[in-house]
Amino acid sequence: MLDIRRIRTNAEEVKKALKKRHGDYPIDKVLELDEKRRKIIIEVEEKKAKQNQVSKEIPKLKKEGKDVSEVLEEMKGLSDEVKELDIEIKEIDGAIKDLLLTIPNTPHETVIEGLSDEDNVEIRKFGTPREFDFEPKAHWDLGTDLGILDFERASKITGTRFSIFKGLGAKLERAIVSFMLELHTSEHGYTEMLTPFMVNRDSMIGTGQLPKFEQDMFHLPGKDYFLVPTAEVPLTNLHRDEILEEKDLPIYYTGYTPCFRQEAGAAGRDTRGLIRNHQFDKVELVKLSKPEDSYEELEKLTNNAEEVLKRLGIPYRVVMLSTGDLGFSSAKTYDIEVWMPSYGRYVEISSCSNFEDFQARRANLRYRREDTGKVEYVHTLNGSGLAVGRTFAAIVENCQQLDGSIKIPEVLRPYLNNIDTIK
RNA sequence: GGAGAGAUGUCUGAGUGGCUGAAAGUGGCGGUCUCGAAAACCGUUGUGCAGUAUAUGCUGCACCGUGGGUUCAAAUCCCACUCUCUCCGCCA
Repeated sequence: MLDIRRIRTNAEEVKKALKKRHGDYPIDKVLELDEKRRKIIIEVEEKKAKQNQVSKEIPKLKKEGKDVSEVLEEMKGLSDEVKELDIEIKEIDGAIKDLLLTIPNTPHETVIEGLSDEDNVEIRKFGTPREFDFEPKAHWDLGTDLGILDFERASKITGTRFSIFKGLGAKLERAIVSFMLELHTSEHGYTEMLTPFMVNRDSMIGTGQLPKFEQDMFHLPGKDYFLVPTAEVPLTNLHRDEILEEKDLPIYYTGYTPCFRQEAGAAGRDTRGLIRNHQFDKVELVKLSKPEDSYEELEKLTNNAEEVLKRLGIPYRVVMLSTGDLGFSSAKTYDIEVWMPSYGRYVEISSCSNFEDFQARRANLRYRREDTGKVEYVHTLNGSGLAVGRTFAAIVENCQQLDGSIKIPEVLRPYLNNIDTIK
């Protein structure tokens, strides 16, 4: 959610920034309602002040034995007027909030304007895609042949876009999770959190999944809970409605959760394998930072996520999303894309974003500055560190050998009883 | 799932219609004392919105779980909801 005061005082700047997103957003409507709202507030507060003043006099008059029925009559009228105006303000407040919730974040000035993911800009590359001296197989074939993945039975017991990890496959998935968490907690300074996998509606609004993207979520109607689409939701909402101390910042959290997504708009895309499932594992990185540090923190967070692939020795590249591909809540995003032989291209495996105060305003997530004592919104950031299923797929495909076996990256072997190959 | 109790400021905890934005204690900050510290004592200490001034200021309004209601007036009365705790039942 954008700052209404920023829109009020810098409407042109906001419009200009949003124009880079090529959408049509109701800034003028917000301004109109805001002006109306403030007019009514001035009026109603005058009436309330009078109400308070007279109400204070009433007990005194009564004590003096005076007749107050005339005053009460008058106050009754005033009270009714106040009530009507309060209702009007509430309606306008609701309307403004509804509009603000549909307006995306303004892109950071360094973000390139574009129409789609084709306009994303490659920032850096690690490794080079392996030249196979045999025909490489896709991970769904390799995994099925090795007996470490079972898509048919997953489809039987649940449905399409689910997968079963079996034997060493399950163990490899678990090893990847452990390796990532260990790296981020022991070397990158993150605190590990194991959170609920369901969250309430307020949390989903806090991080921006709702109200716009409800059709992408799995919902439990009885309790009005949602299955987490990413650990970003529970982790960022941990300090919702809190005022943190400046000395506590920055806060780094990491956590593993399964992630649940409807993939409503993705019919027919990535139907095979682990790339796009309704349930997948992910290790997430979340930061709460002071505003002036958030862009430096974004670079560090992206590096932290990249480090996973570096140590696994799998080629990847980092791209900066153009305004055409930038998420609703994000001001700036780097995607990390891993080389996927079956696709013959780089595939997104992490998305690292700085939301500035956009989520913090929704989630009412603030901190107190030490020197001035002022309360302001923190900046929130997050990134996958990494998507575990896609990492599994990338390992299987990039580390496959002629005989269909998988050579396990060395850093994972301690988590797999030190075996070096899955065959 | 059944029965009961509760939700107040950093925390503990008073407060059953007007003088309560809220006692007291505690914590935080500033000061006195001290070579320094502790103790003691004094002062100060919430958030949001609007207006005004723009220097960290002033004025008004709102906020005592959330939402509604009664009333000239509600932390205080009424209704609904949420959450927490205790007991019983069920259960990994």
